[in-house]
Amino acid sequence: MIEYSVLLDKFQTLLKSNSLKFTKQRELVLKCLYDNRGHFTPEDIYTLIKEQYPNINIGIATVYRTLSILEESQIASSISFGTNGKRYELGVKKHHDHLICTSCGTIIEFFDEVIEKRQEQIAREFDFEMSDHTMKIEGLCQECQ
Amino acid sequence: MIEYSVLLDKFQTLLKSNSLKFTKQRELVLKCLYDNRGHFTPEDIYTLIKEQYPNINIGIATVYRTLSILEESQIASSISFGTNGKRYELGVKKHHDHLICTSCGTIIEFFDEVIEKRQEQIAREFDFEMSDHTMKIEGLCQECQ
DNA sequence: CTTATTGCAAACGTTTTGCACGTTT
DNA sequence: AAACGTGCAAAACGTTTGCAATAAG
Repeated sequence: MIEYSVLLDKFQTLLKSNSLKFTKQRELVLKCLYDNRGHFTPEDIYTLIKEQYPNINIGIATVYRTLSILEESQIASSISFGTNGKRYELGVKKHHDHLICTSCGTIIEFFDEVIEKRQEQIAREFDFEMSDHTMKIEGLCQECQ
Repeated sequence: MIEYSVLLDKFQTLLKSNSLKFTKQRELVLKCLYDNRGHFTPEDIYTLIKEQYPNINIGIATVYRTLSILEESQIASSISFGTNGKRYELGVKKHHDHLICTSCGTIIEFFDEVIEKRQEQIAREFDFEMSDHTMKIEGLCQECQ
């Protein structure tokens, strides 16, 4: 598991090299994603920050703006859930896909070499320059069956 | 390619068995999906119907409501595009996945046995009762590269 | 002191809902 | 006649934007 200081450093360097400023709000979005591992909506993150740092001020717009930066910089990544918005997670891990329980909402991550390889091959076959790929398997988890 | 009459029959039977009523509007949504093969937003379908059947009245709410029924009944399926809504297509074809060009929006469908099999296997490994699975490969199509 | 960032509220685009009226069964 | 479906307009939802005030470099 990557250390927070390393991650923070990466973020700061990135901001600097894009003439962006390092602010308390931006740091807290990152920290929040780091401390509370999981898949969060922007709203979740906003609420978590409000709870965990009641004395700092932050608006939901800032959360959205920061998450966009983090995603563009490949520090975080998002998955979308139909019409119910996106969920973000720290994307410093190896690429992976998701199993999503349609009953309880649990998200299980997995990585499968076979699928990864096959995706690359398919993109090649169609002469596609792949920039991203996502796979979701929906169903009922063990507990909800 | 499935014949329209067969499809319509399926839809009617389905409606009946759920105590739902067969209306002109519901039929037109189905017909529109059938006649204009592709991946459409509810708005697209609404506009197409307005154009192709200027003398019938339909509201966008009805299109949404009908598409939900069609999706629940597995007659149609949807893919979502981040914050820009969903697109629907007739789902009477064999399951397939999508290549999506992030520049021009072109959608290419593909079916891959290797991936299908592997998905089932992964679901089994995690003791997941799979109900649906989707894969999207995003990137640049040949023309947009 | 310059430039970027902030929170807020308003705007946005998509989707859903309440309701009085119409249509199907 | 009963039950369900309709269009409409309003509401809801997640997300983005304009802006004047504020903070970072």
